[in-house]
Amino acid sequence: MDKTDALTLTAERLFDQNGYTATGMDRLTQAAGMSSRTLYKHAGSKVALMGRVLAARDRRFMQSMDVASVDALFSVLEDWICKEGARGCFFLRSLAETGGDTPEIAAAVSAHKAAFVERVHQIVAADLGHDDPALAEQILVLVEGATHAAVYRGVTAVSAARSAAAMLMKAQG
Amino acid sequence: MDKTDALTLTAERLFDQNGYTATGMDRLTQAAGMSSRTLYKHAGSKVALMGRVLAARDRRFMQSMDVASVDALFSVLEDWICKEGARGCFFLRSLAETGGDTPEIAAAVSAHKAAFVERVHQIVAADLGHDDPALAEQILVLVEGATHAAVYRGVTAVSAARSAAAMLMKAQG
DNA sequence: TCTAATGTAAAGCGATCGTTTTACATTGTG
DNA sequence: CACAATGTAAAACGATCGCTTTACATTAGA
Repeated sequence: MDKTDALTLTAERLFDQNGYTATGMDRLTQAAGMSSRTLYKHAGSKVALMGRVLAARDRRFMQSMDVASVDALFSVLEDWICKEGARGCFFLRSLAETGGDTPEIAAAVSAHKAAFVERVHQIVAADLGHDDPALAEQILVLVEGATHAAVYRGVTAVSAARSAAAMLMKAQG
Repeated sequence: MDKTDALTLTAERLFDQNGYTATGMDRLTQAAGMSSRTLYKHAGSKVALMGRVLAARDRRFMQSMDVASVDALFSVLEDWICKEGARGCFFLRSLAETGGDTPEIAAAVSAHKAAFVERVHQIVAADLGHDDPALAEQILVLVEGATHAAVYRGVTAVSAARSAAAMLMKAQG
């Protein structure tokens, strides 16, 4: 694997688990197994590295969300949480931590959420056979809610969201 | 008002808007309009101050959530977001920022969420006339989802959650 | 008016931040 | 063997962190 990509993966893990601000560059050099000089050659700066981390996570997340039904959406979400742990949305956390004052982070979060909203609308439309923006927004809220309730309720939050989504899809559409 | 309480309120505003870690004590002294010596007399330490901030917010939030119907719950949430802004749950953000490694913060968040879960179950039970734990978990997910989707969708996320909750309450129970 | 308390302003504490630099070891290539 | 290139280890940069201390002003009660 490319060294820069490996660094990005390591940085994602540390930023995700310990927070962006709380993760120092010395800890990154140690975890990445390279000197700070080499690290900065690949990373550029901390915020530039964070930008690459967010872009990589967006790609990976969106790829895993390439499904055609609402039920599959929650199935994928459950898998994701079981594998990655439940700490809430990494993008929203990163945005909140920096108070929205870091342009690179704010832009990456905004782009990711816009793509995510669009994806949820597509999935709902594919599942129903026709558009339903209002229903799609409800599903969006359920996905976001499952993600964050799972922090303190575990994967059962995803089950609750999934069954609620099934009822809403059945009742409407 | 008591000086310590005023300091707690100021700290809550800064921690909430800019993040706990990103908010320095010098910024707090400036915003609180007192010298750092006096501030530390009232605050003790940064983490102790944060503990008091979380406790105060829990009290205020729980008091505002003293309602007897699911619809009123979302009405209160909408008011809260309009007044306070949408930055996601302050407790979950504080926990994530510190990676769960700060005992005072982790304990305060855990206590708040336990009380909140209990409250949602009570509201659903009062609304239905009988307990329904599964339905209450769905409503919990919708509240959490509205809180976090509102960060990038605005108050319309609360409307979507409210209508979804109404459908679920009608269909089940 | 003397005194003790309580405040402010500001310097300073050691530690850590993100980042750069210096000095040296290890490479693959001609 | 010579030679760039690329890496490491570690010191050092100025800035800022949470927190304490010093020196001085203000005030209220005896």
